[in-house]
Amino acid sequence: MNIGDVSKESGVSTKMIRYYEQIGLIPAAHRTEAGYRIYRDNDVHRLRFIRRARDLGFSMDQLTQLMALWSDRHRASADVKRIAREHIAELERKIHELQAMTDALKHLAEHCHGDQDPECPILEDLAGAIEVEARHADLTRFGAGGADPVRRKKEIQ
Amino acid sequence: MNIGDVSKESGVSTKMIRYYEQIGLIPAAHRTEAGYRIYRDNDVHRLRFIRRARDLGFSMDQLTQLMALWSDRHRASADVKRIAREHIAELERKIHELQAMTDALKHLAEHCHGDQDPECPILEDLAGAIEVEARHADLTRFGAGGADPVRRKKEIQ
DNA sequence: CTACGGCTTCCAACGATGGGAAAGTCAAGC
DNA sequence: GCTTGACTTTCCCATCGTTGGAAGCCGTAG
Repeated sequence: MNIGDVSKESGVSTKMIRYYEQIGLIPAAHRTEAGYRIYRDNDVHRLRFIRRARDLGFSMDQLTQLMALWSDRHRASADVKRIAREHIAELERKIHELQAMTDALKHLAEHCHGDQDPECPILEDLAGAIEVEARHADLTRFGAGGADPVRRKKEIQ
Repeated sequence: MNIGDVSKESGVSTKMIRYYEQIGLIPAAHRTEAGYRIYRDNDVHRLRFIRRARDLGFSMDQLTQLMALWSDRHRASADVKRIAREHIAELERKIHELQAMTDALKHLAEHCHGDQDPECPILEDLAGAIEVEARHADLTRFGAGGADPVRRKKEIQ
């Protein structure tokens, strides 16, 4: 099997297959005399495993651990479960952060007339929470953007 | 005010201030004879506006639009609200995707004994849904990783 | 004068992926 | 045997927002 065949069968692009090989996530494929990578069914299974784990949002690091456990006959399922639990916790953390943003935005949007008038609580809030609070004491800010807004962007993006 | 001062007052790193200037998000600062950027209170306000919008997860593109509206006295609040609504929809889409991953993982983790035994539904699922279904018909897979698993990773990360 | 901290620009890296160019390879059809 | 087209190879670049570092200039306190 050439790389294009494995790609079709595994759902992983040829670009990514070469990348995974390059970073050592999968072993270097054997080559034909002409330099073409050659694969067997085993490799398709491995790439499908990778794709499914990525679809579930596992990081490359977690994926590396999962693959090691996958190929370890004497693994303890507790180790797998621990990784899954850690990932679940991380996902839930992100969900909560996104939810906090959504809640704050929804709150602001509800108070915006959304008409031809330039008056807009959303912009007022972005311009400065303190001044806004002085003028619109009823508009309490939520977590995001508070006194110590903690740059979370990177973690979320 | 030098760039360090605005950075402290606005909460935006000097690196990012220069970057925002470079990509045209903010106008180029005036310079001293020695080439130092000089700022006024106005600039601090603008950077705080940017930081708050980023904290709420707005993209740079949306941010550009918001800043244009912010400085437009004749804006219609409807335009601002529309951007906010679009962003809310995007946030909710991401939340749903993360939630789907979480649900699928929780389901798998629940069925994993998490002991010293190598038997593990999580790994079996990653290894191949079809074979797993044949052996564990009660373990139905969720959305992520199904027949057409659609690469969503990029959108979420 | 010296030392230190702030400022400047430029370059690189991150993580995972896609795009594309230039060149070599293979197989089918003529 | 030759052409053609699909496939493969490596290499470089771009994304997106942000951080880090290096080399060198500036400003001020001691």
